[in-house]
Amino acid sequence: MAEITIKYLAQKLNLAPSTVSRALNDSHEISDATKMKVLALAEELNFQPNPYARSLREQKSKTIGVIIPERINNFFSQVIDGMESVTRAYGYHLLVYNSNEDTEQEKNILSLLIGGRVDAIVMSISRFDQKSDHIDKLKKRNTPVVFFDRISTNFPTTKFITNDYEVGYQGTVHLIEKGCKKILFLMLSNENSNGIERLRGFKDALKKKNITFEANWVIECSHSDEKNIALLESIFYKLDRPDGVLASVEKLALATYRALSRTHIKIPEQVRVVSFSNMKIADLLHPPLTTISQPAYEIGEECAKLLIKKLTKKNQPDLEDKIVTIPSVFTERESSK
Amino acid sequence: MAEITIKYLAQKLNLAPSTVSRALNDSHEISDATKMKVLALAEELNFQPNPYARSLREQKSKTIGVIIPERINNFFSQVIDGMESVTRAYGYHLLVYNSNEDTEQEKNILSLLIGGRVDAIVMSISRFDQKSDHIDKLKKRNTPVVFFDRISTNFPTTKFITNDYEVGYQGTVHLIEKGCKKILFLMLSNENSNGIERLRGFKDALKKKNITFEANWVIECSHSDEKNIALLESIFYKLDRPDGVLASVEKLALATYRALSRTHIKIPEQVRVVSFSNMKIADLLHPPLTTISQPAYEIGEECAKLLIKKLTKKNQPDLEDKIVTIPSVFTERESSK
DNA sequence: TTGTAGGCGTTATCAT
DNA sequence: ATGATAACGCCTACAA
Repeated sequence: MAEITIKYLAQKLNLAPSTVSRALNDSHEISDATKMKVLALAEELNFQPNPYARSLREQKSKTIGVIIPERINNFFSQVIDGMESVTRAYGYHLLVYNSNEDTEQEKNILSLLIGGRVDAIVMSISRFDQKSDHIDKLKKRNTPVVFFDRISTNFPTTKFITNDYEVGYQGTVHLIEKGCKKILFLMLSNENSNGIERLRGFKDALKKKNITFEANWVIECSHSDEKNIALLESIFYKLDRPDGVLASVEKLALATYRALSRTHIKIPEQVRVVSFSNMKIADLLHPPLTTISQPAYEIGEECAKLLIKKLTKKNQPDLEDKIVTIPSVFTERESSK
Repeated sequence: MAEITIKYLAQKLNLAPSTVSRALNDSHEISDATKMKVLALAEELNFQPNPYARSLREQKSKTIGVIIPERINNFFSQVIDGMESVTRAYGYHLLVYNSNEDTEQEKNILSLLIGGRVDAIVMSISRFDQKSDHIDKLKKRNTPVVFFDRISTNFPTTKFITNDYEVGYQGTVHLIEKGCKKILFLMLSNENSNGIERLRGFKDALKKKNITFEANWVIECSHSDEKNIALLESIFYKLDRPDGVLASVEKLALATYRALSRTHIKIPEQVRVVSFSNMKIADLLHPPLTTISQPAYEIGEECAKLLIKKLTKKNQPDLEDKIVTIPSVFTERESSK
């Protein structure tokens, strides 16, 4: 760890440590002359104050803990990029953890953080329907917490999500207006809050457009690509096959592409596809995929801004218990032309 | 931050803080009886030692700084996942920063870290040919540093890369043996060390197979997908078009797919494609893409293991100045059948 | 304007 | 087996 300390600088300059400290912090009660001297030496020796001594003294770490359920996922990467863009400007650091969609790991990570290692936590929880005892513990400590995307509904704090319902509705209406009459809604079996809202939008759109919803239009997929592809192939192989697909998760749109390719069914001529996705290369697929993408970077920025405000300003009230919705972006491409 | 301290526990139990500390650290010079008592209360009150007090005292942070040039990139996500899998097992934390391919930012991040905030640094530098003054500063402090993928050749430490040359060679031989006679090598214009090695492998493979290399087979692409696609379209539109493509970067393979799709040229019948890529969905493309993928997770694990060893064992020598090569994996799929 | 002293929470050293 | 004390590096009352 570091070697050059305030004490050392003080000694070199024949000053008291407190004077050096004040000079470094640009206190008004230090003469310009000594300020210069101190700053010059600090610069020369590349002095960096020991962050842990400072944290201990000030009772804050200038660090924010981030817990995501998955790292290999553009959405979460973009969110963190958004957060980092604001936290770094304020001298805050990001400790990032991957819970691997596992409540147990989530719990462990949380227990690492409540010791004061971080001043605040941003998280997207690993499962929707979990018991949230471990999250509730956070309430006792007064570490501010913010949720995004996969939110804990019970825990009273600010949560950032996107307008899943509306955009599910919008995507469905789009498919119907392009002529689709039998639309599949693809979702993962252990679906979370987002998927449920999206499905609600889907159903309401059908109703609005006077299309009778049938239960078997909702396809619960697994986490295995191969299985999903096989399942979809079998569905599309039938004569009365669907003519539209709304995929609530990116990987299911890709499975659809593969299945349709194998069965030689054309997109969008025979089946139109719309998917929730934050994939950068949606427009490089064949055909380019119509997407509903979440404002990931912006969600990250908002989470960070809120916490920075809470942490840096005096007398901030507790984070409001509310849900903030940031709209997703619908981008029409050839897959639903 | 935290409220429950060792001192508080000591007071509750009518013990000295030092005794409590020793009990918590399972010292052999504490009676089982008091150990029990202490542990029980600590458990009950959910005591977590203040990490910053400990860091200050022990002169180590149990934190490793990670600097990557880009977050929205499966390769780096996988690397970090690999690192986290080992660091967490040893109680180490990861502070992650994105330099956004910008040397200036990289410099700033580095200066944040040398204050003792981290016990070690893992980084993949933002550019190949940069002046590395800011990195050299690390030498003065004795913070261990490890590089991976985009390495600083001058800085004496252990570096982890993959066998770019060999696998570039292998991919090219594969294309030739499938019948390709005119193969394009696609690379980004501001290429880094990896790309150069891959190109070397490409050229040597041609020579070995008695195919005369022509300078215009190397296509320098830009960072704009649209431009790249247009460029490739123009190349493939000609009569004497190439019959093979080796893309040194994933995005260029995707541009190739798009260009070939637009010009109605079939993969692999008319053009075979092989690409360096860590994309999870290579097998869901149309057609599935033959890839050379870097052992990202493993690279992360190795970086972390090395540092953990250096940090946790006594009397470790400086990190050896050497390059460790972990082989990439060649996966043949339909795009080069 | 500058110096002195104490303490943030922990652990190691030296007593008892 | 346990207690008292000092120190890690920093900042902030309080003193001068």
